[in-house]
Amino acid sequence: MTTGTRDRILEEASRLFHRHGYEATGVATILRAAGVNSGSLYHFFPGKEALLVGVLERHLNLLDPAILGPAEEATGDPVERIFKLLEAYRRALMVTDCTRGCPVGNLALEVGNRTSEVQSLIDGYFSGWARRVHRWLDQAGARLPAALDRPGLARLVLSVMEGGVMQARAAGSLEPFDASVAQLRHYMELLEETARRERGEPSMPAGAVHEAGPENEEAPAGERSAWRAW
Amino acid sequence: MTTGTRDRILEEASRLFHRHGYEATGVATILRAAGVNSGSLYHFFPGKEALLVGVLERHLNLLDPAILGPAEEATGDPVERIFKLLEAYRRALMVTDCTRGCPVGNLALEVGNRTSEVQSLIDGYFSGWARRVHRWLDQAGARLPAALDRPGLARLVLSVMEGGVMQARAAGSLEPFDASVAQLRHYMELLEETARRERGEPSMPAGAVHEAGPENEEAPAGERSAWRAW
DNA sequence: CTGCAAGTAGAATGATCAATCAAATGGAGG
DNA sequence: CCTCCATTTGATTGATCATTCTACTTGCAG
Repeated sequence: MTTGTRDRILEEASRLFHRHGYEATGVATILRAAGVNSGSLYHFFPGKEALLVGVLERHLNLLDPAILGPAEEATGDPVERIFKLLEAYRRALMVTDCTRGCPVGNLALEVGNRTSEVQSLIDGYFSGWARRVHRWLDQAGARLPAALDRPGLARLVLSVMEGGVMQARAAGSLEPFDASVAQLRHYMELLEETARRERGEPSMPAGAVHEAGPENEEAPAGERSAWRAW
Repeated sequence: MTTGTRDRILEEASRLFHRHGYEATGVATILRAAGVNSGSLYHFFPGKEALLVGVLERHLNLLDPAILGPAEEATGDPVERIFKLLEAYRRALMVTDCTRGCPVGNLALEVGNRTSEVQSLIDGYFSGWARRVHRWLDQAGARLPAALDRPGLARLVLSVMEGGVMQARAAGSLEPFDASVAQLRHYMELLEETARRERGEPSMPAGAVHEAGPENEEAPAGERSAWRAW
């Protein structure tokens, strides 16, 4: 028993929901993929919707160790962590030729308000995501303006990610994603500039207005599982 | 024949896809809603997917007259038009208790890369949306920095809308949407401030850093159909 | 070795799915 | 009045849907 049956079912369900969506994925397909009979599945889950709940719980459990953690460890610069995080989503987008987006985002729009349990799991995911970004913004301290609405900015970062991914999928190109992120970067620079002025420091050289363009760094060698499965 | 059968089918399909999604909507449900028999539907559409294409074409046709046009007419200020547009989405969100988002955004994530025809229609919608916002940014002329990537900023605006709507649905609250928009507004103010500096004009009073908070204006009396159906 | 429960096997269930088709309808043109 | 064709009717198709059920296996506790 290397992997429990329940976990294997959840893993395959997660993969298939991500690829084809919840409604488009038949229970029979999940059974085939997991190499399991219906009796086993219904032994662990009362129905298909419980499977959805399980998948969302899995995403929630993986959020910190597989998504946010690596971005946090990638750099000590709290502001730069945000862009490390966005880079990871960019890489996932690239690896899949812009065919798949954020698995939770997909489910949010497809089955987001089916039941309150599903909705609150999705909300928990987004809130946890934004809360961590908020923490990073707090860690940036005086580099950012004192009066800045940091939870609000964290929500904007998430909007940029989800909105950028959606557009990239539609366009079949990373361009809209990169453009959105570049604008966010520009905004952050202006915020830092504003904070510098607040502190009475000399303002930066001059025009730091970005045109566009992704800054491709080397991909971190071994990223943890959540990204791999994409 | 007040309304053609084909149009009625498309209208109901559009409404149902928006409410329940594409896969979750059975053809039989559409038939019942439109008061039509299956033979009629299949007389006009070769299959369910053609219905999806028709629905997307309908959204594309409505984009300008029902979504972008009203925002453009609401104010002569090109920058303010952007926020009028976002306000309209906010209103739609509010009217539906944050249960429904952008119909095209929903379909983008659910069936976005099923066929290339579907994908290019969705891309056409997003591109048209962003192109119009880009035009507004051009109209803002020297109010914005010369080197600003205006198409990129337009993409950011769309990301803010779609990402904000997604989070609002998950949270069951307008807060994440409002927060994202408020940050965008702040960004735009910083851009205008930067442009003023470029022109050698005196900088504004001081701290214009927003905390949060939606600025509720009166709702335009009669908005055109696309919003109504939501 | 026994007994019991957890887990698995897999055929069978009825419901619902998208789609088909032959027959009926109705209006416009001749 | 007749013809013709677009449109509509609605029963019917077979496939697939999620789920259930009984029987079988397995591992472990006593």
